[in-house]
Amino acid sequence: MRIGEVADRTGVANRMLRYYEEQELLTPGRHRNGYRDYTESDVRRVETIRDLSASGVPTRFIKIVLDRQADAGAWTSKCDAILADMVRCQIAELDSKISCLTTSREALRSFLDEATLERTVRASAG
Amino acid sequence: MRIGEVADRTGVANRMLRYYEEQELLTPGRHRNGYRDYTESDVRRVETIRDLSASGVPTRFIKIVLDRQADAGAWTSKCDAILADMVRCQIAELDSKISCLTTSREALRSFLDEATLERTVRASAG
DNA sequence: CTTGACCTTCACATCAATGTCAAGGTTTAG
DNA sequence: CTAAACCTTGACATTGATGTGAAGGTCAAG
Repeated sequence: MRIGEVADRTGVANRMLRYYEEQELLTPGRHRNGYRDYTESDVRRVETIRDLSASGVPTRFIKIVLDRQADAGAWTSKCDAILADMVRCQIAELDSKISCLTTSREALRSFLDEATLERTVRASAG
Repeated sequence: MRIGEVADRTGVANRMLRYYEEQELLTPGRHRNGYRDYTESDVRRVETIRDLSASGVPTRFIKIVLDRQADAGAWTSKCDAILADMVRCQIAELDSKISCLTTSREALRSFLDEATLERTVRASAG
């Protein structure tokens, strides 16, 4: 499929799809006329990139993970441990981010609830 | 406490602490000599900012969240509805962010699991 | 054949988050 | 008194992720 449809389906701007390609996170095929040609698998990949990127994971790192995913068999013993540690570290960071966001969310939520209650009370009292 | 200690304790660069202050996310006191003076509560605030920021939450938004947390009682009747909508909107954004992070976490997790399995198999086979 | 909606590349602009450096004040230790 | 290690403000540079626009190719519909 062409770039426009991918952009529509993933919510990732046209421009960014080219950018990700430039960063070698993505390698869509080409039609004879030069248009990029994305597969369903590409779309899934874009969604992953979109999410990781929005989570503050740097594209360099995304690339590494995605590359490893491609040839899951090609771990060279030497780098295995290092990469695994990196991933574990990122997961830990994500965990801490999630809990932080959740806390913030809860704070806003309870704030909103209190405020709504406040207004309700005021409304029924006035 | 002075800025250097805050930087050491939070891992947030000196420069960024000033930046956050400039963006009104933080308002440390001042010593007589002009040095910034941070409280323990400031440190906790910095940690929140650090995590939210690392999660890709823009500082503008962080400011709003933090502000709301601060003056939970200060709703003026006129703005109630508007403010409530804003907060609801922000909660929605946090929600989407959280699910995004969770998805990313799962992706990394399963990647790591597969890789580990792979190595285990290879190890016991070789 | 023309028009409009796509697509291409290339380049420049912007914005937020940072690094870095200069010039100078303060405090503490020797 | 001086040197080292802090701190201050201010300015400028960089980097990554984006927007935007120009100049032009492709294709389908009328």
